[in-house]
Amino acid sequence: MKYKEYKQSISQLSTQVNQEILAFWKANQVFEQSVTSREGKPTFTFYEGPPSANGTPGIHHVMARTIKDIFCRYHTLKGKQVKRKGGWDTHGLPIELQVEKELGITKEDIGKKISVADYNKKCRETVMKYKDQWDELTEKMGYWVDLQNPYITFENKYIESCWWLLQQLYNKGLLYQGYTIQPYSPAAGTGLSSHELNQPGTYKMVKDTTIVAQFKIKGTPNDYFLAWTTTPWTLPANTALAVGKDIDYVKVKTHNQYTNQPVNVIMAKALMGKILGNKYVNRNDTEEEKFAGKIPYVVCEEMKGEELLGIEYEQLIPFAQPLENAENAFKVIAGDFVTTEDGTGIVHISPTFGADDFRAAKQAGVPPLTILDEEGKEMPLVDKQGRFVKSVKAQFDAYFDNSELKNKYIKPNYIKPEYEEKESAKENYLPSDVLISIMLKEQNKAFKVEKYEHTYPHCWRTDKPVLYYPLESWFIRTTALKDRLVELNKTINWKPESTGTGRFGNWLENLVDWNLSRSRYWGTPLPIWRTEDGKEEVCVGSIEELISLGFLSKEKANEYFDWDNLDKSNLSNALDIFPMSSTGRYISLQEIKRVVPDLESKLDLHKPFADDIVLIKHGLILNRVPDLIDVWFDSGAMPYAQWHYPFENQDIFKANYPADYISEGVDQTRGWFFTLHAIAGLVFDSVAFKNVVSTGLVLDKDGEKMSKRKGNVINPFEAIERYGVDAIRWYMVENSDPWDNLKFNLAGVEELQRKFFSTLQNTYNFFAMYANVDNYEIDEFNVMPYEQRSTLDRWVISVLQNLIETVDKAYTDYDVTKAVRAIQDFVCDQLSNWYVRLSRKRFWIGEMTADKLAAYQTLHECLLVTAQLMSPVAPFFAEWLYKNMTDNIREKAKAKNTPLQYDSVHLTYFTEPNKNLIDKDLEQSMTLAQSICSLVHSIRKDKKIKVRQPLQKILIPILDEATKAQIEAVKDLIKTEVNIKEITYISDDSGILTKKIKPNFRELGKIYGKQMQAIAAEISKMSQADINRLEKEGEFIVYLNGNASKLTLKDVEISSEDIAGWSVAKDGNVTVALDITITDELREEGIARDLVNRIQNIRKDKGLEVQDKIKVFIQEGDKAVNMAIRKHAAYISGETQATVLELLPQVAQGEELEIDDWKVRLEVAVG
RNA sequence: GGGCUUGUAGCUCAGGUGGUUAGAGCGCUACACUGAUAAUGUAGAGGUCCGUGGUUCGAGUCCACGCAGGCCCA
Repeated sequence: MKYKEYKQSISQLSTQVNQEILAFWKANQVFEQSVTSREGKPTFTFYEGPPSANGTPGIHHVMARTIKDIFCRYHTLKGKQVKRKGGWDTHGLPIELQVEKELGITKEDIGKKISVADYNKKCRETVMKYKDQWDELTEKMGYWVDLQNPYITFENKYIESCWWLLQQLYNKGLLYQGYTIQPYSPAAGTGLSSHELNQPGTYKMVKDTTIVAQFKIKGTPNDYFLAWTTTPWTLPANTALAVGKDIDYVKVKTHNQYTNQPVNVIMAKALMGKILGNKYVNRNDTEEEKFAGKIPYVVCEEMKGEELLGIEYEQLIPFAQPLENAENAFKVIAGDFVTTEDGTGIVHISPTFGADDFRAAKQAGVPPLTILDEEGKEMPLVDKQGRFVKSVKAQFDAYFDNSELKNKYIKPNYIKPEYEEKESAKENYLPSDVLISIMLKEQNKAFKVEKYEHTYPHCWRTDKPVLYYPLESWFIRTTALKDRLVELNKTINWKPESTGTGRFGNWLENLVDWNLSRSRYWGTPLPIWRTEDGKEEVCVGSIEELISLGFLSKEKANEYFDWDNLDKSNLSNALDIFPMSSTGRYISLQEIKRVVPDLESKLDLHKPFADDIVLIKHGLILNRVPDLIDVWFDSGAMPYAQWHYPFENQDIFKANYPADYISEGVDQTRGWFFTLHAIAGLVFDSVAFKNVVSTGLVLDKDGEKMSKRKGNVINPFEAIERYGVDAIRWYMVENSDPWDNLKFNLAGVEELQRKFFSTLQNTYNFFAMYANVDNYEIDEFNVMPYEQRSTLDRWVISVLQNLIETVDKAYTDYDVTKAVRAIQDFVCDQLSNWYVRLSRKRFWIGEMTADKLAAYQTLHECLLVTAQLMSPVAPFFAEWLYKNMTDNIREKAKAKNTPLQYDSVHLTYFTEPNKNLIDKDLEQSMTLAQSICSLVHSIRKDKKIKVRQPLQKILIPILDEATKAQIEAVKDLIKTEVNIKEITYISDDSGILTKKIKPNFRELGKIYGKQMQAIAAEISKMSQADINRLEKEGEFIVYLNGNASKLTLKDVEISSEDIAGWSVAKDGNVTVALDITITDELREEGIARDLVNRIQNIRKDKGLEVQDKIKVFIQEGDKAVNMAIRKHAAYISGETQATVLELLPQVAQGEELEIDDWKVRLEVAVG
């Protein structure tokens, strides 16, 4: 058997194909070949966004990796060399958390219950926990990526490249130390990550003293801004007030409720009711302090927030002055975060204690309120223990004339246990918020003080409220090159475009400096060493540099290298040990290297080693800044670090930079996409990638996010096992564009399997079965010229060329959905349901003829091209199809160096469409044929005449000659398909056509515009005679409001509607009439065909093979039946491969058949 | 709260530059066909094109404002 036949179900086949092809790829190293065979060809560079192997892969990873895989395979087909280095993302918080969970510890325990070294060792082990599962998925889903030599972000070489990049940034002045306002726990003495803040139970209801403070406008007797705060202790640090530009504000004339002084206060109009409450009464006369027990007020002015901008006010609590730019402080600025939800619509800004505040102040050039500590370092008014600094404390003490400040800690919660007893024991203890309230009330600066219940984040460790506090942080000055980054982004092809212009573009437009610092343990250390005062600072850019500059204390040298016991005979003298009388003895890494030659490989650049190294400069000790860097920097550095650039592989790097293509989830826009872009732009003034597909989410079938809790997670391994990878991959890209969210429904996969893959299987089986019977084998050097092939062949070949073009373009444009839909439509509708169906007879009957040969060659070509076109998406099934179609001639092809010489479809070169074979006219003909057949079927069904009953003719009205010619070209196909004898055409002079006229709105609209309705009405009134005259003369006059308007043919659409006295069906502008008269002759023919059908069924029931011969004996019966058999004996025997067909008076054996209204007894014998 | 995105038949999706009767597949109902047969054909039922307003002779399509879902950011 030359072509293997596959009779199993499609699901069995899919599983089998997966296994066999995978084994084939492995045994023949097909992936490796697909890269090596393109050596020296242009490269198509793909960057793999590294997954983290500390979690298990999910179905969404199948989606993401399918998209990645498709375009790499496609460009391989196009002859490019596509290297794809795999990678692993190995640093970061999720890994730390997992380790902590496994060990049952918290961050607090690190350095106590477990050493940093052991902790990081554990992280290193955990990182690859599920690597096996990932590798298995990669292989099973047919994702081709180099897993043999992946980049791993925790390796020294990788870190070294990161350091080099950081040094580049540092040297350009783009890496600097600054501050960010972060959640900080004074009780624990540590910053909190947003993740820690998102722990359940962190947000608690608390009751705080809140103040609506009065900020006096400069140069006015008693005009005030009102601003509300839930953290009164931040008021001494106030340097600005923020308003919303578009918010409406009012100035209200009234009295202060605590001092009774007349005041004019400004607040948001929308919040006036809430602020004044029922203590106030609206009255024109506000001279009196009280009216009916309430305070009278009146609105005296209204304004927009915009008008308030820049107005200066007097400092509320002048206990300290800004260190710099004091002239820019104490004025009104704009804040996009200002709302009229609560408060006053005017927000008190203390840049040192609020993230929004910090940002808004910075934008407006407003300075923070800071002081210099004893060492001359700038710090906010509150220290890290949560206490006011001495100078502020002294001012409070002075105001309250009290030697021991009652509000030393800004929140009572922060009082350390050892003080608690002492301080709270005092009867007159009051929280600072209360003290400030008292002070402001007395000074006519508090409009309203009240308790307010709200949620506030608490430290999960100490259970005490967090403080938003400025912490030291290292930044990359991305803002310095913002415009360039924006410009570079415009050269990137984003799919979809909106992600690039919208989400990413806006992000770039509103860029802030990249905060690089992370206070963690497992990650790339920031390679900056500095003296305590920050005066000396070194950014290290390589391991070599580290060794040349670094020192280890003697203790550490012993710990890491067993220094005391090493053979140090090579060392010249003790000068190599740097003596520091006060701090101990340090040994330079250079010296250690002399004794430990493979030092580099023994280093671990992670903590704690990196922290244990000191640099010595001008006799000063430089310690490493303890921060780690954002893991996103790791992944953004992969174009360089994956090749250990610039320390190694400079040539490979240059040939593969920037990437032609990357793809990740749209949620990576501000993650990986950004970090790639930022590093490339800042360090190399380049883009990192030219094309990017951002993929959407994979949701469950109801559009819900998949989660373990909901139990709607789809296990990728099970799904693959059950449906095969190809159906899943195909489904994922066919169902919706990759960038839209996908509602993943296994029922849809199943449907696709039935619909598409099963059809393909059947089509192949059909080919294989007959090819084997006829001993057909493709011969690449002896194919029938296309012009000699049948209409049907030329048509399908033409359609195939269109398909190649469409698919090629779609893949080029990263529109994979378009590509697969086109392939699917071709296979199901054009190839299987039209070409094969109409060609069945050609394969079935008789000897090998030229026509039959053409049919084989045509079908072979279609299936082969289909295999190639679909191979990027369904790599297994495509391979299976390709091999089945070509394995039998491989040796010949290799010998002769033909396109089919490749063992795998994935090693072939993309078929070029042959435009000469595209015949648009023929395609239109076939479209007509398809629609005419469909219409005839529809009439037959309506009249209950089965297709097996031949009918005499159909009538097709023809309004132009071109259409007639097109139908003529396919008339035989139509006749066979719908079982009629002849087609006749009628033209409009036959007098039996009823025509319909319709305005061509598109044309008429241009001319008549508003008169459209009227003219449409006129056209609908036209009679048959009018239509005929328009057609004949090419114009027709209608009257609109008495004005003559000339209609021409292009202003209308004319179609034939009906044919008097016929059974008619109509679709678009095709109309068909069917002659439903059944003459005796036709009936006899119908009987013959019925008989053929029944005999075929009997053959099949008996399990006969296609080529088996039979003898048929029929018992005489109904006259018409007898006549039919006699007349059509040759036809019947031919169709059923009967060597004998006899009509006998009596047939004892056999069976009695009932067909319609007649019966027949017959026997079918083998032989 | 902001940016982006989606909303068309029970389900999954098509519907260049506005053109009057909005389509396909699946599912459902009925009928037919049968050497590809767990396939196929024909017909039917099924629509507030998310809503409101606007531009226009004409809006699923363009504009504005909303509503609902999703992602990211605050």
